[in-house]
Amino acid sequence: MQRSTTPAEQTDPQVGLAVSTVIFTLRADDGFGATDPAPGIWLPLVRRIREPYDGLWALPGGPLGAAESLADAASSTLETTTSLRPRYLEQLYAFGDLDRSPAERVVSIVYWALVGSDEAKRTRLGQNVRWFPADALPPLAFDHRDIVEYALWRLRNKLEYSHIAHAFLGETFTLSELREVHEAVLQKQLDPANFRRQVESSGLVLQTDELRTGGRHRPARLYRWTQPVTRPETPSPGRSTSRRPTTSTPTTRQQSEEPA
Amino acid sequence: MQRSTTPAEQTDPQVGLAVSTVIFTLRADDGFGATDPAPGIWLPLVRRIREPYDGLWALPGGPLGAAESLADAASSTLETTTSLRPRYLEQLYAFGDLDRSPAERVVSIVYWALVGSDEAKRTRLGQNVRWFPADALPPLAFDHRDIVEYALWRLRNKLEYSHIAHAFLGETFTLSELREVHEAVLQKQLDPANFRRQVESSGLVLQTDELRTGGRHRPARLYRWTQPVTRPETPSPGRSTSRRPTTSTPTTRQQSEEPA
DNA sequence: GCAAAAGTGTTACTTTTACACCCATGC
DNA sequence: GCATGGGTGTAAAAGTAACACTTTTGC
Repeated sequence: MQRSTTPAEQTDPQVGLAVSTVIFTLRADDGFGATDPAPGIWLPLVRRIREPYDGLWALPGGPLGAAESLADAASSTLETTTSLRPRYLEQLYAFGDLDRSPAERVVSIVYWALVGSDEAKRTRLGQNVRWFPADALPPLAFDHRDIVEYALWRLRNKLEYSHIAHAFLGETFTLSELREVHEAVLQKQLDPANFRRQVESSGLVLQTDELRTGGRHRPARLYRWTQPVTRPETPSPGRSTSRRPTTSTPTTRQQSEEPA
Repeated sequence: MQRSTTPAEQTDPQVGLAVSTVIFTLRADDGFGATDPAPGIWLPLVRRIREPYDGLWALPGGPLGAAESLADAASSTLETTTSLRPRYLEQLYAFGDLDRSPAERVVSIVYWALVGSDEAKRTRLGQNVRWFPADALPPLAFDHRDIVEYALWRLRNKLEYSHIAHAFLGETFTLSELREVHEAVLQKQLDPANFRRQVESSGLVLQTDELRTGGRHRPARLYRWTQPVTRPETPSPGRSTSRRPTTSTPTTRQQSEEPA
């Protein structure tokens, strides 16, 4: 007897279907107003107000509406939580272990998103929503801790061969600013000279004829992306199969985005 | 107002949840008994016997049972269809566009799997199941054509930095056999000398002290994998972040497994 | 002038790629 | 012997990494 992906008889009312989103931004403060020289990754969490895990923090999310696409559900979660629009949005993984929620069976399709640093700072959050630094998370409900770790891994990975840093920067930016983003995400120092050469030869950025003055040092040239920021909602073979353009990081290598 | 991944109220009976699987194997024949020197990728499809898309071919799959994990559902689909056990199984993507199935709303969580070449050849398939070469598929139902393309892309990608070729080979194998797998999947010739060096320096294979004789040429040394074959059902950061061991392919590079 | 970041140059080292050439077996 | 892959050697090319050095600003 064969099974085939047939629409009608697939619904099993026993299994809940939710969409959650891991939302990242970059912040240069410590959360108490003091400006930290090295920015870090932050993400918003929602405090649960019912069982199970009442009182614990969790990823923003909710049931999938019958009339919304998966990405729309992720976006709307994001907007409801942070009043922000994602600058980047991509599906992360579908988590569906039997025991991830006590008593009920829930499959969560999780997305990850990036929002602009400047916009994120201006936003007012609701009573039960707060930003946390990714390296100092409180105890999380369900398997959300693992999900965040996986999303972080994917972010670090993706940074190296795409222009998602776009999401953290304005239309134009200096190479130092771009390098700072990379250093914050990868959590390590990068050689400015080599970073510059790799970015310039990647073909992903373009020189402008403007300069950014203001520091007590030589003005820096502004660059812009050659491509608009992408939101890959439907998977496609992606980048070219030939030589990788190496967006950025001099020291690490590209990796899979799936479990080993 | 915030939403949080809460189990109870997530279920929306309007949305169906299915699990489908793209199953790959490697075959060296043309489907009519003639032995082709260059093996190719084949996959089993199921003929639909109801609307929509009645009569068209589709990926094996079915509704997710309340008591089975996602990977179990994929495995069981696979076994039902081919009577085979997967040697490798990994989640591919959750497809959930509003219009992927006429009239109904179905979210399909798709897995991809590899089965051994030798086992696949011996298997009897049901009446409405047939193997097709990946480069000569019939018209497929739903968005299954896109799904297969994406799975193929992921397979090619993953081959380059993992030991999934394991799934197509026996416990021991010659480097030529391994190279043939790579050539079949990547659809291009590889330099035997360079391939050998890269595989040997990857640390993923180990020399044995056995030789394979039989050809009219010098006997080839047999190798074995250093690690057992993996089935990453729960995502985890995966491989080391430092220097990539480069399993195999001399010419191409590692890429993301997600849309660009 | 001095500090600091912007930007260029140089060199050593590693990896990739192409291809020449020897080795061991079956016929 | 000779054809056929198995296996080693080698060198050019390309990419990576470390770091010295020059440039241009603010103060």
